[in-house]
Amino acid sequence: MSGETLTISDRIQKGLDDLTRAERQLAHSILENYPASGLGPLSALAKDANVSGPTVARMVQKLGFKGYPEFQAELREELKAKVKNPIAKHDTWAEGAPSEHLLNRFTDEVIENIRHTLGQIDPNDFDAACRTCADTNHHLYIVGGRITHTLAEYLFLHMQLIRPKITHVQSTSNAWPHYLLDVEDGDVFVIFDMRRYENNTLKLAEMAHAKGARLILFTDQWRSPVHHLAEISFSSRIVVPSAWDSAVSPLLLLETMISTVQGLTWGDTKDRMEALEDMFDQTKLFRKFT
Amino acid sequence: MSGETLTISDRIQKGLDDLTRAERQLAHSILENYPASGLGPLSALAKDANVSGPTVARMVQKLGFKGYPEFQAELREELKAKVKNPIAKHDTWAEGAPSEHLLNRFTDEVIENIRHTLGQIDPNDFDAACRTCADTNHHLYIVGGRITHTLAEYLFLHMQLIRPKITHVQSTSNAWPHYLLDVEDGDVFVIFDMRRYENNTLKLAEMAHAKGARLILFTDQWRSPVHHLAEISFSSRIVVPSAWDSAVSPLLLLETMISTVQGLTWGDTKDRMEALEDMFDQTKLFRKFT
DNA sequence: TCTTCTTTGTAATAAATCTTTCAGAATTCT
DNA sequence: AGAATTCTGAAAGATTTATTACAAAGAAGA
Repeated sequence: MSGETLTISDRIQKGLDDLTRAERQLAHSILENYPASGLGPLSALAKDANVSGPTVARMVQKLGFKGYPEFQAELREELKAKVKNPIAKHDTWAEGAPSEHLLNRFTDEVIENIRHTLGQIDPNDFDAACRTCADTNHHLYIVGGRITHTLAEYLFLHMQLIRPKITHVQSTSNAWPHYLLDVEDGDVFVIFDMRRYENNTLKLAEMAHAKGARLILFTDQWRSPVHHLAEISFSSRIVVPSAWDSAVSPLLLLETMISTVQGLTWGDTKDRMEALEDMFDQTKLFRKFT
Repeated sequence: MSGETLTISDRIQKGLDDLTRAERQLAHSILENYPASGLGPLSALAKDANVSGPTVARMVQKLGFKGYPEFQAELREELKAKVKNPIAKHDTWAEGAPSEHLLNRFTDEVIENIRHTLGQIDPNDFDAACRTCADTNHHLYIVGGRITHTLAEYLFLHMQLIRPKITHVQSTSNAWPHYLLDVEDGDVFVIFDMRRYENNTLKLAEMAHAKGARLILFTDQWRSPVHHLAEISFSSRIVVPSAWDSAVSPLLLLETMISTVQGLTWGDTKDRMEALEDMFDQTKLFRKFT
């Protein structure tokens, strides 16, 4: 990044703080589909960002251009230059870092993980698991291990907003046997177990299974021993250039599941509905500042 | 790859023989700097190709467009699609599920999030942040909010293995002011704050900053107000087809950071990990590997 | 709470861009 | 070589696009 000219994208990001609300909205809209959106007519860009035309005109002047056409001209110059340059450079994720930089290597690997993980998933299993998690006739237990309890906690936090009858069990705590007392036939356990698989988790799974609970397992590509007991298992690829494993692919599955379950239970519990509406409103408020 | 539309470039090349002299001149000019030259005003393109305006107008009509603006619109659409990283382009992630299935839509969006997030990262900032987190001369505090505390916890769990002098502060708890008592000049705070930004987190950040602490912030694309105080900020794109936001991109950054920090401190980490393995063996928490 | 300053959008104005018409040039065909 | 056809560009007209002026809304400060 030495003697290189700053791209418009860079300049916008740099000055993001000095912008007003409408201008920031616009800035994000430009960056969203950069540079395509800036190459269209001013009015289209304005509409896309939900701001008025003059706001666009003022913004490009703030960026140091005489007018919108001049701004577009530079965008086109940038584009020309980028297309001409050797491909390798913008084939990286973090532009400005060499492809050997860990940011790029790590991300490459994570994307591969996601591709493999999704490629191995049976959509029917997935849908079935979501329906099971959405079923409020039975209690839902969520179990994580030493590291995976963060994933479990993440699922729990969201499920808490979506449905009742839900418990977060920490297999690392020695209090977990108490939770099992109340388990009934048909109850559901979502269990996280990645290498190195934990004895406590396996024991817990066995006992839950013995009591007639149905098990949904999130594990890694080598599969926790729990998977013999599980009704449905999801294996994620988790290997990255690191001394530890990646939680990205399982998290992706998890978030998709949360979204699906919330879609399924839509309209159920009224209290939660209202809470959700409230959250939506707040989300919209945020949108305003986008 | 079935119903894919031909690009304008393809169409021009295909029909190159049926064109007249002036049109062929023009065609070559368009392909010369594709697609940049086609995105400028008609007159500029005409001048560039040494043909008249009407020739351009007729040519785009010959290509099947109603007019030059429509031609440009399609060029921009092409550009939009092209900018998306080829690796990210994937018809369906979960084979066996239609592309409208949430598994595929969600993953598409997450990949886009990753692309945007990485695209906006300054590798120098990233490296600097990693060095700061690896520096054991100062205490490292990790702060998360209501939802983000899972990310904070994840970082904490790994950092714990990598380095000493580390504390996980929960801004949601009302005990956090106690932690601030011991903060010294030069201590480091890694703070997680995504929308909706939490007042507690901001207050905590302000107080830490006032005591001379250095702040590293993980936030979303709209940036928590904390970023005014932060030495280094990382903004992740977090929007997915869901009522909630995605934690995938920030997690990816986090894991990359963990890996980098552990690389920086390898000698120490090794000892710590061995000691830890010993302790785990004694508690028989994990199963033995086969 | 009222004032002041900034920000933002509407509407009018100015400017440019695109399209069409038409006549001359080039090409083709007989 | 001459006529018919096709191609091309200048100029005028039509349309779209960008800019400016101004007033209302909103934020900040007293």
